[in-house]
Amino acid sequence: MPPSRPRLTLAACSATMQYDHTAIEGKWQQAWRERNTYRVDQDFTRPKFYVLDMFPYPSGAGLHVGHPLGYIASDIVARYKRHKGFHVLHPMGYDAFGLPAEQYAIQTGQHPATTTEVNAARYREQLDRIGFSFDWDREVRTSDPDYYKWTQWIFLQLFDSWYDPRADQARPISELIARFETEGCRGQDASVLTGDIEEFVGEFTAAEWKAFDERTRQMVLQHFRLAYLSEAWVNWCPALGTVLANDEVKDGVSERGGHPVERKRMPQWSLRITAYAQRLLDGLEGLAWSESLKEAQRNWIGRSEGASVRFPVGDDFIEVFTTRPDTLFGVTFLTLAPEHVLVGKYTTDAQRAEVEAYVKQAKNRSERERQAEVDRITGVFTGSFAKHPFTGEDVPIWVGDYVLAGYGTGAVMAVPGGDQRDWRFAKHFGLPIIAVTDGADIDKEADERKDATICSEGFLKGLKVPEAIRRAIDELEKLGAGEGRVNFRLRDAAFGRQRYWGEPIPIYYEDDIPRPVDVADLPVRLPEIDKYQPTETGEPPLARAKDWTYKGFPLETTTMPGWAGSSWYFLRYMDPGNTERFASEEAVKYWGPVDLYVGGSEHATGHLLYFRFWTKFLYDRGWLPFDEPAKKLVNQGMIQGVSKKAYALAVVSHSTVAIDAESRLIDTKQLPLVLVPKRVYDSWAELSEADRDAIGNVESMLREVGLERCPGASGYVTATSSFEFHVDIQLVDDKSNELDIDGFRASRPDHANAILLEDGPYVTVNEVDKMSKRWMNVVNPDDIIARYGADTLRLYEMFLGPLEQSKPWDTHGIEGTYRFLRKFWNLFHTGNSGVEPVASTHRVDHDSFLVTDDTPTKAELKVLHATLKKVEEDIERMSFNTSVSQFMIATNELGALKCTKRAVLEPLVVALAPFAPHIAEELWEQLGHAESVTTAPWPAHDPQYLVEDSFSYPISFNGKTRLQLEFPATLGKEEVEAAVLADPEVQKRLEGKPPKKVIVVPKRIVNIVV
RNA sequence: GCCCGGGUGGUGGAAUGGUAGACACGAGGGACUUAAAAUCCCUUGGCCUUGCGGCCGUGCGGGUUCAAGUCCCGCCCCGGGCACCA
Repeated sequence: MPPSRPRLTLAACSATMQYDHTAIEGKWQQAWRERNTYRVDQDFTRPKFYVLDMFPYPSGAGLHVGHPLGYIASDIVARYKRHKGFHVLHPMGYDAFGLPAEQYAIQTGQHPATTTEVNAARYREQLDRIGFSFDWDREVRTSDPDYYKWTQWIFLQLFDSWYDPRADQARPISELIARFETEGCRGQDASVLTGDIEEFVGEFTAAEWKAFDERTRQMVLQHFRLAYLSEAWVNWCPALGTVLANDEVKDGVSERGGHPVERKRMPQWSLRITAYAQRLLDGLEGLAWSESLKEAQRNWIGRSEGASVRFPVGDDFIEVFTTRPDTLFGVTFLTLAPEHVLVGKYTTDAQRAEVEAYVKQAKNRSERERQAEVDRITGVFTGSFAKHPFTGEDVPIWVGDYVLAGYGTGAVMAVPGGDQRDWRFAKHFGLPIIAVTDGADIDKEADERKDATICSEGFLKGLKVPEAIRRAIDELEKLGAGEGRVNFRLRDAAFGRQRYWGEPIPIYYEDDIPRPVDVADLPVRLPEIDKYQPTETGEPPLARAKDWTYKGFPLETTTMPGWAGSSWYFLRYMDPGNTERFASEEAVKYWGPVDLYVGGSEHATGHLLYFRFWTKFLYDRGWLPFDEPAKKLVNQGMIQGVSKKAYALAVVSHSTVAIDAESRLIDTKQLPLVLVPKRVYDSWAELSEADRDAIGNVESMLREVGLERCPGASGYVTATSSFEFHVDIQLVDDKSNELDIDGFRASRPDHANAILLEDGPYVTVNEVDKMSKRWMNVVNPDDIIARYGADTLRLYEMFLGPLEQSKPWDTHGIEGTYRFLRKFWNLFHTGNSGVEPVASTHRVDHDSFLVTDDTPTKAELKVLHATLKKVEEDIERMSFNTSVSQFMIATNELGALKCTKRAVLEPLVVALAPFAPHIAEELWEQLGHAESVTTAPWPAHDPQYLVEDSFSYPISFNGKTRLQLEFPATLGKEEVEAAVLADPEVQKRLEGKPPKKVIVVPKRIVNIVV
């Protein structure tokens, strides 16, 4: 069967036809490129399957073996689905905006786009070498203006939308304006989510709305827009002129440079994700995502039911949220967050100095610190009192930093008898504590039980908690002092960054009123600037741009956060070249939503929440026909690194006397590093005499070394303890763990004089850590591929264990999968199989290639079909490690059967193709096919070949297996029982006594109870 | 503290309530070879036994069942997420 197109040749193929991964993989990667094997067309008629990977940020470090794990799994599914006849979309791109490129730009002046380009090219090279079936024509990069044009467009859609509580969906802002013009703003509409705190906009009539000036109208609308500008609390660092993220602040100073940081309220762009809280929660129900991930999102959204209660203060009131309105009669004080807007208003003159001082210091503690230091109870009395809505009694108003400004209303009604935090605050400041529940021991702690009976005086006394909650809410509503309410922990997302390397926000300011850039003028391109740092006046880098204006008005200078572009990229892959729309209606309708999404669990509450939020929003506004982006999601586990640890003496030097020079301390850094065995490190407290002597010897030797370096000083050197440290895995022999001492000395200047406590090889100790540069345990896939090939790498990553589980990378084990591929190859070749060509052989052009058209035996067909069945089932449940095992079993068994038959081997090539595409293509071609193996239909297993004639029953006594008896598979329960009991060996074990009971599970087991 | 995962040989791991340890690594022994590489074969959970065989064994303690790694109850340990959330 001659191929229909010229065949590429395998230059490195020798006559004996050994498995040569380098030649095969090079040949096929080139062929795939040239033949566009993985191009996905716009045929919208076939059944589709969309397999998506979380795209990477192209960092300068390149890929390590942990990165491609998920990509390999998804690639197997993509290829498998293609064999199954699906039209498969399996794209890849880059999350190209990000901090590292910007930091690098600040240091070197190199444009982040250049760095990104270089890094992406390196990623591409590495990815290509692994043999993925990505359609690179569909690559997206978030930093590409043709891409971020649509990110900006979506932002403008958000800006142009509000969340209509009546329709429970996002609507155009024009509809809100129309409503204001006819109905004004009243009741529920007037109380809207502004993200941080429930805020009352204020009611107005239609006539009043019409009388508002433009500025006022726009201010009002800001309270409703889904992308809005508002005052928000930020970590402001005046010295750096920038806002810092929570993790960039430590102990009130910036992590970089140690400059003071203060909490400051600044205008910030935010997205009103809180409007979607309930739908984001409800939508989780139908998703095939892992339970732990869904749980993480539920926790993050943090829905709680309760009531809002208003405590009158003079002619105003303080509103609190509580989940326990049943404890209202136990309220003994109110606590406001230090940031609460009413703190100033309710502070009496007598208390003002104290309160202001407290607020100032509390505000400047970062949120993280405030949350970490639970034991530090601080607060101050404002001097004012509120009225209890039920009893009318005075309730003192305190300020305490245990109350968070960003949750609920930023104020709590304190019930020390029922809430432990309130209890501790009350104890600390000597405030009264009222028992609210029967059986509470309020001298010891608050009683937070939710199944108790209320005992505090009032109309709730004697009621069970759930009933008391309902009753309390009824009363509050009757009095107009509050109502039932649902509260969420989720906060609106800050959307502005004081950075250069991100999407410009397409907003300009006309007399300080934010206005959207016309859609026709998108994208707003990132300007060229001279330096990538904030300006001298503390403005973001974009303020450096010349003429950063639109229609003569200043443009917004902050840029979007990293997650903007990744919130919708899955849509762009569907139609990446579209200039009219983010993706065509047909493409979106056909390809969406994603059928399988694979990525790391670290994105559980960041990316994956925004990703769902944007999808729901675009759905609301009619741009998408679905409102969840990914039906199924799988988190791949982390591949950990095995690091090598060494141990050394911690050496201290002292100088005592100086004869003819000034007294000098020998710098311990100048002393050689003394490597000691782990034994010494472990048993430092009780060292053996031999070890102590050895250390003593080294000390005296060190003393001389030290003194040589400090002429005139006489001192002594002592080893006070030992410490552990990581050494580069490159310097350690994989098998023996012996350290390459010379290499170690050459690796760093301060290791140059390293010496050993004991003669002989130095043996390091394994430890499993995260794979990272820091632990010097990074394994590069390029090295693995050079040695074993991409197919081996792919198989091994899958073979390592269940996809979702974290597991350490151990290069040793790879030999097994490499051996498997060679054995598989040898099934098709005479090279090393020991099978000599015979006369009937149908030979295909390579010398050693030997596959016959003989009729396979029953045993051979059984191996084949058992494998096809197992592999298909395993791919469907993403259990790739077990499918690799099955291939190994099949290969071992067919090898033992000396099977060289096409009818058996050919289907196996197709089944293996998703896992090891290069070797499969090569064998497929050698089998005489002109078309790529990727076009072959999936070989279905035929159950008839798996039917067993007989079954070997394990015979157990009281559940313990004692012997095996083989019976025809057709035998029924009773027949098996009879046959078993007739067996002499069984009789012998029964010792003539009749069995109590005999359980026969056909084709499984026989259990005899005696 | 709360919420999710997970604990099985020297190692990675396998096992619809039905023969625990598949497959692979490592280790030991052997064949082929002048040798090496490659390949192939055997052994490999622990203890007892010359052998046949026996006893124990899936973190710990109970329970359900003819039968439990698997189901239920109570603990311990490890990993991850959340956390003054009112």
